[in-house]
Amino acid sequence: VKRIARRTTGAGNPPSEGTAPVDGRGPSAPTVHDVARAAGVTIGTVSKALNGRGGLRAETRNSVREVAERLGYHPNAVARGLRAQRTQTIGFVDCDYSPLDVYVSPYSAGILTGVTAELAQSAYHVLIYPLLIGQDLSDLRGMLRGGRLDGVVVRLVEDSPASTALLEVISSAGIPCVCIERPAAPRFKFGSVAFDDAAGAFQATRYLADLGHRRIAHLHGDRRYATAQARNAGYLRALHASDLPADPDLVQGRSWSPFDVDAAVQRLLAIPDPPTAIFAANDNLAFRAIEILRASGRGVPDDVAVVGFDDIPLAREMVPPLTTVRIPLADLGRRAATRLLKSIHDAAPPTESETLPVELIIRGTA
Amino acid sequence: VKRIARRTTGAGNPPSEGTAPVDGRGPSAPTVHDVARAAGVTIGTVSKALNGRGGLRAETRNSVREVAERLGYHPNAVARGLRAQRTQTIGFVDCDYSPLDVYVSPYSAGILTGVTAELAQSAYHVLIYPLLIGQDLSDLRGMLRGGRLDGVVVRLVEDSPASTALLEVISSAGIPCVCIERPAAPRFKFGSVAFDDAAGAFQATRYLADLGHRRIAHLHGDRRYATAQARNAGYLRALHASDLPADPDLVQGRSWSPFDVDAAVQRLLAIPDPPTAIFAANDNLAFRAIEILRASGRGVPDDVAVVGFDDIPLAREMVPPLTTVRIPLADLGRRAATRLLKSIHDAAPPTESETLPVELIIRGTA
DNA sequence: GTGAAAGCGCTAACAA
DNA sequence: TTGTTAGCGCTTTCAC
Repeated sequence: VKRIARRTTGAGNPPSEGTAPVDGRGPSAPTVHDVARAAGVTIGTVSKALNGRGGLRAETRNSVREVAERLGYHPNAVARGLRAQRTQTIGFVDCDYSPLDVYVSPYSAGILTGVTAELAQSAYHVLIYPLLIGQDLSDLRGMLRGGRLDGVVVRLVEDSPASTALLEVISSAGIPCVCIERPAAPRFKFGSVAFDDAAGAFQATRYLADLGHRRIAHLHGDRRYATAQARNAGYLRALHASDLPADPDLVQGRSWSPFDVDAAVQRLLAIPDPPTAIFAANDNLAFRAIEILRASGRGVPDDVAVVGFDDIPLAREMVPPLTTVRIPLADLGRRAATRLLKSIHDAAPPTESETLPVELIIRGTA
Repeated sequence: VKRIARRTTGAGNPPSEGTAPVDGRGPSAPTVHDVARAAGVTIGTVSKALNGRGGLRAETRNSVREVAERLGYHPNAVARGLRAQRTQTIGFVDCDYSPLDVYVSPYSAGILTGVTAELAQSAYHVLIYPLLIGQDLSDLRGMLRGGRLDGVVVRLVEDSPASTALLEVISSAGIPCVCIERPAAPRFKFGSVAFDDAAGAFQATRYLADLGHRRIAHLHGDRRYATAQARNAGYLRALHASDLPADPDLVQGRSWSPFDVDAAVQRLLAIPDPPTAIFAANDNLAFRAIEILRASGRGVPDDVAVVGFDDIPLAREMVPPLTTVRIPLADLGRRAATRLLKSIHDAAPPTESETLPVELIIRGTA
């Protein structure tokens, strides 16, 4: 016994509905049923015609397509997502200490640029999920388990229990993931794309040493950040490679706040044998150092050479332009996206890790 | 005649499946059916228990919840979205001339911070859609018609046919929309949240005039941008209000590129009666102007006073810190989100427009 | 080559 | 109070 046709009530629009939006929402969008009815075929045929699966008479296919076009039909992505168990959406989980860091930082911006650029080519979309370090993860867990995301790119700034907990949540949701900046422990089977902080710091410091500087200071960034630690390590390694002693007095600063630079630079200047060069852990720190140096009557690079890290847009706009280390941020984003897409497509975890090289950009401050 | 129970094949996991992810995806997530089976009730009951709709024995409800918890059940957002015709997702369409502007600009960052902060409170998520001016809109149309978004926040930088075309696409998709920066024509029934460029420029210029400056220059931004035009208009209005003549030679520049500032400032300095103050259309332009001024041996603010616009983070980090006009970017984002949420909730178009005040922040350069 | 029907996971209307 | 069922819009077997 067969029940009456399923669609008697019609998902439906009275055949011709006009286009006037009545309330905020307008008439409900045409569905496969509407197209099928108008084309005189069944919904299965509509689907085949529109998705180009074989086995349809060209005539039928064209007529269906024409009708769909005329009706302004667009497939419902949610229904398609439910059916396919794939949503064409990836999440960008951006994890940092303050809400400001999350977006205002050049990292997120650059990475996001790359991610979206790459994804746009594959008709994938990006859902952003800013996450404060220490924030409760249960909302995120719900989101990840909710089937809304095909994969996730996560930007981590430190290796810590909090980071691990986050990765654990992603992992337990069984979603492919690519990490940016910090790699995940191998057991997670997450891919990663990082850049070589230590090598960049090494290059910068080495360059300063090769210029003849014997007293090279380092403006240290926030010690909670892995990048800050790695940049310091690279600096130390370069000192050693250049047969320069590592003087603890030459390492100052412990935050990303430019305002802490003032005291740091004062301390540096107060050393009996003060530095003739400063390698700052990032560009903002470098800018501030230059201002302080100038205010104290010292010229850059003549009295003190300064090198930054990041190469934010402003670096080349300064006078003189800042010598700094360029991070290929957009590339990071692009590669992460590529990797993730491949993983989703192959239904295999991303796994591989890669570290992109950074580049010392020599400009006017050293 | 009733067919056999629908779910014989089981959406199903063999009852106890362990947690080992086999391929990339792990075991499929538990569904209402799994919970129902484990709790010895039917799916309808599970739904009621979990969504707190009335009419269930407390005992049943608790037991279901407990089972759901134990199984690690999380409702599938896609299925829920299909059913409810609501996805708890809004789109952020960010429209600008270059991919860099879209993310790296302080506007997007600040606005996005506000939008996400507000939305997080309502368990809404943000899908970002960067759009280049002039880019083909058919992908966007498909996205908007795809039922994936409950609403959209769009950031426009100019009033142009391209902007109108974009709004038309959104409108025809019948999605509630709130515009940021530029309002939409009333016929769209879109709300808007803008900030008062002209008033900010007026304040800045007026402040300079009140300081006693008679020759006040304006560094004009990219003329395609509505903000650049409005800031110029405010500048002109303030000149008039202060009984100062509007000398065309005092208005220089036509792009946001700091490098164009060099020539602009040179021209300004070459005027027989050169300016003693400069109102720059944004902070980056102001920074560059200050550098050029310094390089030419002129002190800021002693020889030439400078005022910027935007109040980007770096403004207060400079030495001396930049006097500028603060835009409440995060507020813009927050209000837009609030407005949109209300519109979605009430099923009524947002309509109202509001213009947020900006604030002159007096620091060290003027 | 086309139609019929099942079902993705969920909620809500209705029946019991 | 709980169970049953329809159906959101789509794709995909499987018959014919």
